Amino acid sequence: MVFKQQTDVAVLGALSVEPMSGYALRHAIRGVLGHFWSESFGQIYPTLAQLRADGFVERAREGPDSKSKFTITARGLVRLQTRLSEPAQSAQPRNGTLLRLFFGRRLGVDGCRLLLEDARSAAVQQLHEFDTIRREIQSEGPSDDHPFFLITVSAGEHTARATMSWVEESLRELDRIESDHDR
Amino acid sequence: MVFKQQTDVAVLGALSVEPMSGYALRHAIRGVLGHFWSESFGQIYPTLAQLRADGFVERAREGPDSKSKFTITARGLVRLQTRLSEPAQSAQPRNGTLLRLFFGRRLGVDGCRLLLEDARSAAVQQLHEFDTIRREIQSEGPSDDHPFFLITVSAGEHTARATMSWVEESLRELDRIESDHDR
DNA sequence: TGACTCATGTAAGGCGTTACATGATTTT
DNA sequence: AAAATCATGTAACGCCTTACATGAGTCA
Repeated sequence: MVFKQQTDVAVLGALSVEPMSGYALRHAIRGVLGHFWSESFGQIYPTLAQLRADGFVERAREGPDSKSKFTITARGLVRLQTRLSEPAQSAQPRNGTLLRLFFGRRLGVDGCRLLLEDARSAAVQQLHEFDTIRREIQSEGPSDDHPFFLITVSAGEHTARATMSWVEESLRELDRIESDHDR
Repeated sequence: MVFKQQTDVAVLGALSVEPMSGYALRHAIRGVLGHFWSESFGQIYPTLAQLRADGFVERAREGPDSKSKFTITARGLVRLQTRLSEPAQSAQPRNGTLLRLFFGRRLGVDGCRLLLEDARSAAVQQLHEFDTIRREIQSEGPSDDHPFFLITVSAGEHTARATMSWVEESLRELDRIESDHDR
């Protein structure tokens, strides 16, 4: 069995930007990485424990706001760089919308229209979220991390806009299918 | 625990287009649905057994080329329509490339360039595959299923082209990051 | 005080892949 | 006859989410 897990990359990466608690880690991942990555508590806490045992992460103590934060160690930074350099793994695709449209003849044209309209709403919603994230990033002071964050936001925006134009094109195609059927 | 599995939809759907063996089922899913769906033998065979027990599928016997094919039953077609009408579920996103670019500051600009160039190659490769699939679909006779197949192919094409323009934009952005760093 | 958020974990179990075993059929 | 492909299945195991348990701090 090949070791594919990449939760450690997400965790080490987030902690390389800023020390935080496991709870905040999940919040951060849901928020900014949410459109291309996901983690749950059931993954985060065991991973943090392992990273701590390996000396890649430690609990912060000092300072006035020393309430339970995890900090990446020097060895952790090296480890992160190593892991980032390994080939990228992506999840097997599983797009329920396209699966349904593929068998659209059985679902029916009206059902397909609903699916497409939902996809359009989701894309519009996403574009708003990207706009918010962009603002948040730019409202923080300048940082060497920000240009890279923005590259991933831009990826989301390109994809969302592609979805929107595909939806319009496909809705027109559905009209054509329906009128062909009437003839 | 919510029942999320959708392998049955893919299997029933494929069999609604044409009866085939479990082996051919996997080949078909890998080929045409490959860019948005995936199934392995370990999923397909138990699902076929279950669908057969439920009377949604049966083994074909008659005919000269009656070599082990599964056929969808009338009840199976009803079941398929029901399942297609349920809300679409998609996998949690897990894009290893974007994860790495997000932490690009730690990976380094050159590593990011490699990732982007890989993404571009993959997109070009995909566009070729979509072209092949399109031809295959159109070379078969006319069918009520084909317009829906082509809608999903078009989705892949839009996404791939979006990826390509995002890559170009981001490579330019990396140049900018590097020259900022030099100053 | 009661509700809400923050915080850390664990247990159960579904989902899905990989690897293996087995044999028939087809091709070279 | 050997090699490749077609075909069906199972076992083991990793990954990941959901749900639960527990408690501290904050705020109305």
